[in-house]
Amino acid sequence: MDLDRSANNLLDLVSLVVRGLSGNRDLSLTAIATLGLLLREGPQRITVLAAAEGVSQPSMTQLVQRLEQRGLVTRGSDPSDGRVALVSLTTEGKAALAHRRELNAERIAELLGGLPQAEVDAFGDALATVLPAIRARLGAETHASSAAGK
Amino acid sequence: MDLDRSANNLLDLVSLVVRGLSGNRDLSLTAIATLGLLLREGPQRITVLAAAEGVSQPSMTQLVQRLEQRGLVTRGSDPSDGRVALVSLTTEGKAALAHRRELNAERIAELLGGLPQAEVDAFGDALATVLPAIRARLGAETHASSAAGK
DNA sequence: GGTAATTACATAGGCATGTTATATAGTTAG
DNA sequence: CTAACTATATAACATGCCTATGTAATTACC
Repeated sequence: MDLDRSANNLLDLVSLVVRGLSGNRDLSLTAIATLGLLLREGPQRITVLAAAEGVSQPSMTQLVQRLEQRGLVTRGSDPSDGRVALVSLTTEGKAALAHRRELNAERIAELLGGLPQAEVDAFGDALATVLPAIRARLGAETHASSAAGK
Repeated sequence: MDLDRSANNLLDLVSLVVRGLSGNRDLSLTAIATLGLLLREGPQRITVLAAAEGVSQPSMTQLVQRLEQRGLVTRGSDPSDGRVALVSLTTEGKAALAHRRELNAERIAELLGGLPQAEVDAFGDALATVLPAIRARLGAETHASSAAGK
């Protein structure tokens, strides 16, 4: 019913967070999310990363190249398929991700400062619920469209 | 305590939403938020818009120029100060914003599809609570830094 | 009341990150 | 062994942001 209002609020929040975290000149949102995925799920091929983050394959190729130059990821090869580039997180990459996340958490804590703890918790819980659902949803869409050739 | 986790979830959600809504090649996130601000609060000067959206003044000048070319906003002058450009929403701008928001709401409804209504409501409520707080926080920071010359 | 500092906005040039179209190398099918 | 497909790379371009700087209007001060 007022899903509409919620959707608009979400969009506006996203916009504010994107700008409000703009100390982030070191790692883009996509870079952070990609490193996070590698941390959560281990080495992945370029195509999988591109689909998971919703960018094109060439964009992901370029992002990985930049991350590789900075020593945050390495590219291995898949013994069973010579075409694939298997991207993995380096120790340095893990450290950079952890550091960046720490800064982001501090910044977000500032932005949420002043809110009652109960509301912060409610927000955190809602995020923890909604995020996996959206990930699953996007994953399903990717599969569907590659299967159906949408 | 696990504000850290929430912060990371928020960041990842933001990233997914940014990419997941990329039917948005017509209006950038900043453009949508700016039009929304004009709708909520009436005509504003460039500087105020830039501060509210967290972009530099030249960026806002350019955004307004693009929006003006597309007929979504007009620029008036302030009778009491010849330097200022007072930006207002046109009828067409209101329509475009409404249309874009409708599409976004549909898309977000899709992404949330499958979640129990209670959780969607909880998320919506949390957003409605958190968003004004963050707006206020960012507004306060802007004032503080311009007053203190940070 | 005229000059200096300030303010609001515009312009210029550059960078990061995204896109589509296309090339190349490895794999699978026949 | 060749054709078709798949995974990644390269090229050319677009968008949106930035910093540095220019210009016109306003305010402050002697």
